[in-house]
Amino acid sequence: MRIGELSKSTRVPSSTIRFYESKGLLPPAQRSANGYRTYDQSATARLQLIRFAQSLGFTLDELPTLLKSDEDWDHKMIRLNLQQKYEEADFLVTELEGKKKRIINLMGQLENRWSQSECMSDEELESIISSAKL
Amino acid sequence: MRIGELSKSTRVPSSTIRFYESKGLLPPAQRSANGYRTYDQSATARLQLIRFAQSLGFTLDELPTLLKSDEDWDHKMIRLNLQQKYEEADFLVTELEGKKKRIINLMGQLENRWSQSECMSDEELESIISSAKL
DNA sequence: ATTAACATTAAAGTCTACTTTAAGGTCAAC
DNA sequence: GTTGACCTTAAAGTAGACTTTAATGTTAAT
Repeated sequence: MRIGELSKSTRVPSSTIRFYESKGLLPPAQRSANGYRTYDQSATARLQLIRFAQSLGFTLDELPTLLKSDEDWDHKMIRLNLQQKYEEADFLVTELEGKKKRIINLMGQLENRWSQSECMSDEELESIISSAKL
Repeated sequence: MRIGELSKSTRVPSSTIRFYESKGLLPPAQRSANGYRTYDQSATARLQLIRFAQSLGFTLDELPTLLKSDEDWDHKMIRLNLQQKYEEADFLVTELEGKKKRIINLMGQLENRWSQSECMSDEELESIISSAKL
């Protein structure tokens, strides 16, 4: 299959596939007589692997270490990486929950003030914001 | 106060303060005879406002609309923006919780396999990954 | 023979929020 | 008078993950 078909079946743009190859994330594709790249199912699998690793929070730069195709996978390495990614995700969730609380808090304060007057000066807003900061 | 002092008291780097000014997020500072920027407390307040809005998930480009200094704040606009930011944060949390689950799931699968052999082929890993995708 | 849909490349551009660099001016203290 | 800490500017660089552009080649169908 050529790059366009691989692109359609995986929903990864051709330009991205070429980009991954140039980064060494995909092995250099076989070429047909005219120079077109040709792929088989292993390319599909590899692309899915890349997208999956990305969805776990790995950066593209971390992948080559993780995806060395000439060696088997190292347990400790993977375990460590997954643990770290889990903790990163967990930290982000905590942060976002804080953000959600601050927004709710702020909205409450604002609705309170707005029930009284139509507009608000910068100073008023700033005092509300300070009080909403937790 | 000069830019260095404002920078220290707000913990916003001088370069960032100049950058905010260039973006129009901070009104152009008054200048003393030698050309140095001089600030009063309103600059501190404005910087805190910027940082707070950022912490709620607003991008710098969204701020000028939100922080128009020559008008009072528009209720509907703010309410809408806050609601949207809340929903964005909420969506992200859901996504991250999914990611966390996938990682836990994957780790379980891997530990299972590893209790049997030391290494793993690409195909083996890929089959585990497909099963861990939810 | 030409058009459309596909492919190729290297290089430059995009986005966000800054930071860094380079080349200099100002000022108080020693 | 020179050192050091501070300030100025415009312009370029950074990170991450791509996308876009430009200029060109291939193939099947009309």
